[in-house]
Amino acid sequence: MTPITIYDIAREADVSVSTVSRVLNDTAPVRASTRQKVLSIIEKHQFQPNALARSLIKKETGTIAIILPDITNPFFPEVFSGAENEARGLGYTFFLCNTGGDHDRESEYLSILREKRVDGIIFLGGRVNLQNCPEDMAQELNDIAERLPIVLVNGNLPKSRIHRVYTDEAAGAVLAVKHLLDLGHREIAFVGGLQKMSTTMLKVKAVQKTLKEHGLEIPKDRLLLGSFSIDDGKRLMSELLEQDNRPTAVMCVNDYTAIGAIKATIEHGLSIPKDVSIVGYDDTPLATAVIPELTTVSQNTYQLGKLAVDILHELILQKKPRRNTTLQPELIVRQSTGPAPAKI
Amino acid sequence: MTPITIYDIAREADVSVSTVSRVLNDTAPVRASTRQKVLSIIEKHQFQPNALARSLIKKETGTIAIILPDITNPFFPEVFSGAENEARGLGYTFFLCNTGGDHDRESEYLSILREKRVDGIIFLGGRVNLQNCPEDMAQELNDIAERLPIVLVNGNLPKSRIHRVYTDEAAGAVLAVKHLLDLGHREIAFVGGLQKMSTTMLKVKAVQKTLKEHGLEIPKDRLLLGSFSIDDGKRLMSELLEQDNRPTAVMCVNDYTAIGAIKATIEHGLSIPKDVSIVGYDDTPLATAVIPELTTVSQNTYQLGKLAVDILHELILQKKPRRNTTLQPELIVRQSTGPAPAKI
DNA sequence: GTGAAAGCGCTAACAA
DNA sequence: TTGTTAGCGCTTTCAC
Repeated sequence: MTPITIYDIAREADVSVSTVSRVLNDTAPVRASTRQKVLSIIEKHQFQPNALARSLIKKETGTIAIILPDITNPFFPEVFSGAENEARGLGYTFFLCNTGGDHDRESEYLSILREKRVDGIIFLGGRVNLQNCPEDMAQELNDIAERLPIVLVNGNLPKSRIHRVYTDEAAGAVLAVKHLLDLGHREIAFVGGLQKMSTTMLKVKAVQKTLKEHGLEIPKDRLLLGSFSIDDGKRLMSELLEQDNRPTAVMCVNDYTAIGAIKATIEHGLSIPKDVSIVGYDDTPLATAVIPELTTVSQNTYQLGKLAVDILHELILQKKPRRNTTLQPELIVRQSTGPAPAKI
Repeated sequence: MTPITIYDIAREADVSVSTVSRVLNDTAPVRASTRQKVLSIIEKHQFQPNALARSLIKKETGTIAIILPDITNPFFPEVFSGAENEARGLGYTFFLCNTGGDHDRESEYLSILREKRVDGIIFLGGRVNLQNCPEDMAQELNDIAERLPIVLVNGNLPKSRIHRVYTDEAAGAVLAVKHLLDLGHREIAFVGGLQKMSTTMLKVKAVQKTLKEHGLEIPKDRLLLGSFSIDDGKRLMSELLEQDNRPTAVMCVNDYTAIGAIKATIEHGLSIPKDVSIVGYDDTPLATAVIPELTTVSQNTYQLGKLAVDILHELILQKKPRRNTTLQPELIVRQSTGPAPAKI
């Protein structure tokens, strides 16, 4: 099929393989006429050097990988997009490893990626986002990080020295609550997110803390956790709205649940933001797709991916990039939040 | 860093490299005690065989690639998801190549993937979706397909023998128009999509043909093409609504533009579906995220990805899968379509 | 400026 | 059941 090698080229050009290699890699001077001859034969056969053989020697593959939980959740394509774009510019190709949040699958991929000798790994979500990552899973990652550059995006690992790029998720949550407080809201609920994920609890705690500073709190029946899906947002919001004393504002763990919350609210015949204000998180493209457009917290998702690659690249180059890179979140006020309704 | 090889293992276990290789690959019987010894040493050193060296010999990498235009467009993650899930089961890892619809980038990736010796390629969108794919671009793909398994998803290439998996997009459009006709609509418009893409024109033509069979047509000023974005859907729909004689139903090239159309409609103070019916295409997760929920055509996106991998896998195994695999689209009726309003 | 030859880490005959 | 050895296709000294 593709039996044509550098030897075939060499023979036909009547030079040695090293010469062919030299024109291929521009690694030493070659006489112009020789180079031309070689080049034309390469062209003629559409010869493509075997990257496997080259990588075997050079100990670099020009390949990096990203491990993430769910590419169909619009947050991740955005990160990927930023990462891929940067990586391509730096000469890398990307493995995309979708784990479905399954930790075994994470381990599987980790193992495969080591065998395939990727130059580095970007790890998102999953075990890295757990409130309490089990010792062995953390260990596995730490071990690998000893041998292979790894960058965690928006995650953390207990007592680990792995490099990280992340937004200050708590600060983003604070921004959102303050916005609601400024609008006069006092009855605030929190909706969505798995309790075991730090993405969820980081926000919950930040909200609680901020409210406390204002002499307020989230009562238990207004703290409704679940998953990150539209459906759960809808379901939980319904519960909230059916309570005797419904909140005037709801902070959601992400845009997906916020959209579910919007749907539930409207189905209950209420108006946004007149009756209820809703704020999301992530500023995915969905945020401007819904009516009313969603007030949400931007994490600079694209930038997150880009920076992760930059750090990874420096790591690969054996430079010493800073261990932590943080991005400031930003509140994007749109139409789903407004002044608190007058007291009933 | 990772200087440990099969030789180190062999030496320490006091066996030959071939024995180690045998226990690694289970390629020939090895005495149980020997196997145990080798295994324990492998374990001890966390040894991972170098897949590059192996691939170099076996001429297979266990890697496939997907080339697609835009992973942030929710249609593609869905395809990818179906593909990845199937591929993982078959032992493949996935390169994701995002081209932004840029044909040069497609070529670049094609070249890199050949060098990296991927086992096969799935190609989506871009040149494969052009109404008129330039000869040279088609040629490039055909050439590669001679040497490397390729499957096109929802695309086509003039006089090419490349394998394809696709939904009958025209049939889907017909389903949608008939639905509108059944609801009594006679004033139907088409919105969105690049004219140069076959995804667009396939639908346009199908709609025109169906209307013609009913003595109807889409007048020029009701055929507004553009891009595939939410913004363009919104912009074009606005144009439509500002015409003297606005249509009662709009068929959109995809869900993204349909959502834009919904936004424009509501901003114009009209009600959906009472005043205007809107239908999308693709049945992305967005379709149920908006209010009203979108009537749309499902392409079985996930299945599309899965099947593409199945066909690719057979090709890799040198089997002879059928050249064309089609999937029937399905109309999903939700809330954005309803009876045509009484004549004005 | 160019060639010969020794690997990179593994698999796969071929012997034993 | 196990070991020896010749590659896979390339890069890289080291000579010339």
